[in-house]
Amino acid sequence: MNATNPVLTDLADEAEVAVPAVKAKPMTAVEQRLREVQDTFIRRWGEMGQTWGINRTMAEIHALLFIVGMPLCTDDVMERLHISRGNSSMNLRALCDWGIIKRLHKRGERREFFESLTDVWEMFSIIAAERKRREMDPVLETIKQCQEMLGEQALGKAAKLDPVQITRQRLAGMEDFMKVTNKVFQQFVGNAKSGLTRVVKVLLKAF
Amino acid sequence: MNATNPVLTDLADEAEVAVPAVKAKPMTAVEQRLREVQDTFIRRWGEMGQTWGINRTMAEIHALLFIVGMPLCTDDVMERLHISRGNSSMNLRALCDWGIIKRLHKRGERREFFESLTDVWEMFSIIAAERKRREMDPVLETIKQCQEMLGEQALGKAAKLDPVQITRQRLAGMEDFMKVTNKVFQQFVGNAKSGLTRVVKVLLKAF
DNA sequence: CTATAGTTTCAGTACCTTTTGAAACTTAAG
DNA sequence: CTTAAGTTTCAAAAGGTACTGAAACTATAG
Repeated sequence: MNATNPVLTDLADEAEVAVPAVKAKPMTAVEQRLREVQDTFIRRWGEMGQTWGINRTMAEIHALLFIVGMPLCTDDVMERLHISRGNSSMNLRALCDWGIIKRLHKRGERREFFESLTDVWEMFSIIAAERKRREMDPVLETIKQCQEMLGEQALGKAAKLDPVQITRQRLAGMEDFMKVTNKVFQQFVGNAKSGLTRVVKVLLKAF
Repeated sequence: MNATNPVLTDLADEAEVAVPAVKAKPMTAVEQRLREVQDTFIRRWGEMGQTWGINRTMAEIHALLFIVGMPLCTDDVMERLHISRGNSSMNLRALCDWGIIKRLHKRGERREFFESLTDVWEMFSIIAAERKRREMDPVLETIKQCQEMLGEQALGKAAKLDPVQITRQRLAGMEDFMKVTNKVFQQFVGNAKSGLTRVVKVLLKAF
């Protein structure tokens, strides 16, 4: 993977010829090593994001800010990830909207910096809350709606194999599940680290 | 949503003219109502699937089999969802591979039928296990790999603001989180309904 | 006010995923 | 063996999503 020329590894085009580094301050061996590590992490995080329905670049930007652990500006992100200004800007904004990165003004600096939340538990908590709201709640609502539509109209026939009965049962089963899942999600919200570790402790003890 | 002509609602092209129903046995009012309900559910489930990185059609097929609650054959699925044979076939296979629907041979029938698992908890359990394996495990492995790469080489300088130190801390934080999450997922596997409800009871009591 | 540094937006393009439809394949029965 | 019913595969096309680059915009300093 990092076979050929480890010097200019910067996450994008590995097959590229090692450009003579236009205005490069050289970078020590340790710095190179660190960069490789960070890039490995970023790449993997991007891949995972994708399979969970999060666009790869957004996940990568977040991974970058998280793993580097210091504020970066738009241009830093662009250069490091080889993406355009527009892309960078949009995704940084989206991440801010999610609340898992923060804008940061430096005294005497014109441009803005961005910083990831530090606490992984808190980040997860925020994401869980938001996805619950956006994705589980609507399903629950739809189920309720379906149950109403199936209400008392055809309830007379209680024959065990009646298709209506079956669908009723399925809806009920799903509702049951979603309600409980929702509750669990809710426990996470606002509890962040403390709450979560408590949850986890309880869980692990119970088994 | 179900404004105009509720008769031929079959989930696909709502703007289409109501074709005189080529070989239709007419369908009672109750049957129509049931179909509407099922379609509503299917549609929503498909949408949700998409935001979780599952292709919409696959989610819809699963929703169909689940909500109808009786075995359907490939052609049933094709007709009901207005999708091609190839598409239907591929996705049915994929769902079987996941293990959340089952193949079913009917005596004296040539073609195959498919049936959803009934127990929502069991389905979730299966999905959770598989996604853990496919998506969390690789991340954990990458983190370990990163930690090794960052091993003892540059460990000398323990200055609090050393970039290497920061990245080390971030990796550790993420590892911590992923390990625990993994554990929780593991509790679900093979425990299905009984295990899960137990988990949930424990959780809800603790808060 | 103008000049400058930086950010956001967006139409067009590139890329990737999904779907189709038809051909190849499989299986069961005669 | 042949025929028929059904299933799977896959190249090509459609459909979507994400990215770019440049123009429009905003804010700050002089």
